[in-house]
Amino acid sequence: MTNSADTGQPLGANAAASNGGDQSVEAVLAALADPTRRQLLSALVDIGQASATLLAGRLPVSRQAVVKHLHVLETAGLVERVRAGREVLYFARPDPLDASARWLADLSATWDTRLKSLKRAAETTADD
Amino acid sequence: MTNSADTGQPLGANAAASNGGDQSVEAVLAALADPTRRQLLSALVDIGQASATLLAGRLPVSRQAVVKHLHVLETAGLVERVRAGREVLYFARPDPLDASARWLADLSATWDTRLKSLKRAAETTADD
DNA sequence: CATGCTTGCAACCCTATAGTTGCACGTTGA
DNA sequence: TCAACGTGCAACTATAGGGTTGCAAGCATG
Repeated sequence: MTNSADTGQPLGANAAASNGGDQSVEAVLAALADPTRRQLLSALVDIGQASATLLAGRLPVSRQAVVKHLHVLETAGLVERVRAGREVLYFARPDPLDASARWLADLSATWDTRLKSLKRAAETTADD
Repeated sequence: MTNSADTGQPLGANAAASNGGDQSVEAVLAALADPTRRQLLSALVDIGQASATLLAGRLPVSRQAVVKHLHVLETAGLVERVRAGREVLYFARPDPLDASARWLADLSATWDTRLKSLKRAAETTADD
């Protein structure tokens, strides 16, 4: 436990037991970090499923911008696409959100433990 | 980074009851989206408290880069700084992590409910 | 006091990415 | 078949952000 995340481990490689979810969580965080993408998701959850063209009508950006964002969201697993005739419909997937929430909670707990331990050690040293 | 979901509701404005945490969560998400920042936090949690100079020795980036990242993390409430003589020590704060985890979990639940409702409505309509 | 660390500020590069526009392709339906 | 609509691809702009280097200023200890 001397070092942690020196090379490139995303932090929590030793914390979250869900190794497979790490990279997914990273993608989710990055996806959710953008305001436009959050609006997009919000609109999608609101109306259930929609095409990029329709969504572009709800947001202050072009259809192409929407498509790009949807692609990012799809990579993060937050949306899924399905062809419907000549148009493509997108709908939201809440699962990665939940996974990320768990990951964060787990990480938070790990930090808490570690920091408390450090604090105790420091006080003991000072007391000694 | 300067604004916080001004135009559209940040997604979850109707979901998370913790209004005070919304903007904080956004900052946390943005902060955690960067790999270097995650390494930084990991190192900080590992060694308890450290100066930017020390941290720069552990990461493959310059001290100035570390300082910038620490500033972002400080804005997100994930680290705190304290002067100690001629140097500045930083230490991690797990609280915003926990808050963000709760926010995400809450949002996930809201989505789930909403999406299930939509699905049911769609099936009813199709059945009708 | 003078030297050595450490911080702080500023200017600067460079890549990633959010955004745009234009056009070609495929699908639908009259 | 042909017009209309939606998607997909490509080129392009611009800005934010991660990273660097250099130097001035502050504190500590010989």
